[in-house]
Amino acid sequence: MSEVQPAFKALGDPTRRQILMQLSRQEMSIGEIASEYPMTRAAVKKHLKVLEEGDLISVEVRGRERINRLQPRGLKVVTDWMKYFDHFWDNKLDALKSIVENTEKQ
Amino acid sequence: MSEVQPAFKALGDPTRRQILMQLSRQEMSIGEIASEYPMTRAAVKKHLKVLEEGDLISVEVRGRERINRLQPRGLKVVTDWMKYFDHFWDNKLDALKSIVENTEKQ
DNA sequence: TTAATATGATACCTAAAGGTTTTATGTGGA
DNA sequence: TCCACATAAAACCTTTAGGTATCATATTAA
Repeated sequence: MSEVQPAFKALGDPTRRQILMQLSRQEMSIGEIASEYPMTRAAVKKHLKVLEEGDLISVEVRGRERINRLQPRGLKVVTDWMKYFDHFWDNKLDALKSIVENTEKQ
Repeated sequence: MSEVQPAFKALGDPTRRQILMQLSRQEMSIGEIASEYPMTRAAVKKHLKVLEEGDLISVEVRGRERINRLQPRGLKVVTDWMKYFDHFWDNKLDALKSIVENTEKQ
């Protein structure tokens, strides 16, 4: 079982999810990202570190810049975990399950 | 846009994800759930509250018991959000994207 | 009716999360 | 070379998270 916790933890913060959306459109340096948030570069960098630990982004040091880009691996880990619950979304199955359970208990 | 934050927040904790797995197999009272964790009922109840706020479980008060069951709604909100990134997982597309980007920059 | 059961509610504790500020360092361009 | 730029790193602060302990309340079974 691959480690899902770091990825789920990273996705738990709205700022980090928003950063992911941005990086899905284009790779960006820390400064570029930070310029779009009402917080310091240092704060944004901490968020990027958490995203990197969750394998949601990868980083390439280019000269004095640090280029961040989307890393699908962590996203895949999360969706794979979610897939387990897929069959609970089907309304027909839910209805059937409900009927069976109620019948069992009466 | 439906509110994804409460669901993502709820999924960020390993104990809560484990509780979800249990509830996917059978509905359970707080006491039943708590008996399987090295923490107090009060702590488990707090986790259940967070799960409920994320629409990941629903609760039915039955006599003096409180029955918790999986609620697919919150899970759906999360997978819907994740779906946006689906097209980044295809290795062929990634490879192509990489080639295009590198070509542009040389 | 009464005791045991199942939970609710509140106060409290500690560590982690999310920020800021300050100081240091490596790189690129004039 | 030398300065401006982009980031690194560390100390610090405040709020939130996750947990415990304690006491109150509603049900159920005897």
